[in-house]
Amino acid sequence: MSVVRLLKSYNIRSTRQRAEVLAGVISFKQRHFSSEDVLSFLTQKKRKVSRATTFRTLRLFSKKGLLRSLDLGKGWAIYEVAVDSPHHDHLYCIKCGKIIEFEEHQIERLQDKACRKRNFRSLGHTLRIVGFCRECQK
Amino acid sequence: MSVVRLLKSYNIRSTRQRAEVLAGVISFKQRHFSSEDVLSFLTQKKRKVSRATTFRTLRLFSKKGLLRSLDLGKGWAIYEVAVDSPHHDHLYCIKCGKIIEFEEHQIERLQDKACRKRNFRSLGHTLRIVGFCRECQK
DNA sequence: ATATTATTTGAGACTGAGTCTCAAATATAC
DNA sequence: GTATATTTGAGACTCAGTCTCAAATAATAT
Repeated sequence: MSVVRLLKSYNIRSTRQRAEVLAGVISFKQRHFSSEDVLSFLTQKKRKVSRATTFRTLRLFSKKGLLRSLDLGKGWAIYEVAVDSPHHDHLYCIKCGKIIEFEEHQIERLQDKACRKRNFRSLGHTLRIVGFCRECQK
Repeated sequence: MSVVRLLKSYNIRSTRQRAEVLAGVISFKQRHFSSEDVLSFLTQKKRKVSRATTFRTLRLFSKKGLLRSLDLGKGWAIYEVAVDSPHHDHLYCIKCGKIIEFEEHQIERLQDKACRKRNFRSLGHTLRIVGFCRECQK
């Protein structure tokens, strides 16, 4: 699907800048990226999108469900493409920076249970485990 | 236990400033507080501790295990006193800001299992569920 | 005690991710 | 094509947090 149509299907007005940002993040080799990553990628590729618009657009995409905004405790947002990727949690290696995605159905169920028990209406959750990946323990 | 002795027992050199910060956070009515909260509390109480030292000290206490640094996705650190309080996770109400602590032993166990399965050595984790508390759903 | 050595502190400049402003540019509706 | 609504960009600004480095304080040795 073209980026323009993808934007439309997510109810986002299509503009040159938004198409550039979307094409950029889709073509990214890295699955996880910061706003600065996207900005410098676009700048390097001579795709002119301003700083304000890049940040704004990533936030918008995140709100509309095209991207997912993660909080890996770095002090700034990390994004991942949400299209065709179900919810999952993250292992974050503090040595090499690797991010390992994982899904544990049972954990999700227990979280729902914990919320119900306390009359809490969950809108979403973040589960991040930090430590050393297989390679960085050697 | 006096704050000076508490510091010593955590292997932290005692200074006037550190004692002020510790006494401050212990006497706090709020269980969860930001660095700015502590700074303005001390300033208001005429306990002179500089901005740099306040931030440094909270970071130090957190590293030494006196405090625990939470990441509630606010973009800055939130602390809680760790002494006499076992690890737990948090429900965060985005409407009223209330923080509800909870413990689910089983979730912890499943997390350990998920790490073992992937040869990941965990140093800690953050589980934060955001949504609406009982009162804020009305 | 006193001198020596090591650590901590404070004022204020600095950092860096992210936001705001507002006039100009662009997109959509009519 | 014109009117209306939205988006964009340059660059100033915000704000939590860090850095610097000389002065102050604490621990250690004598």
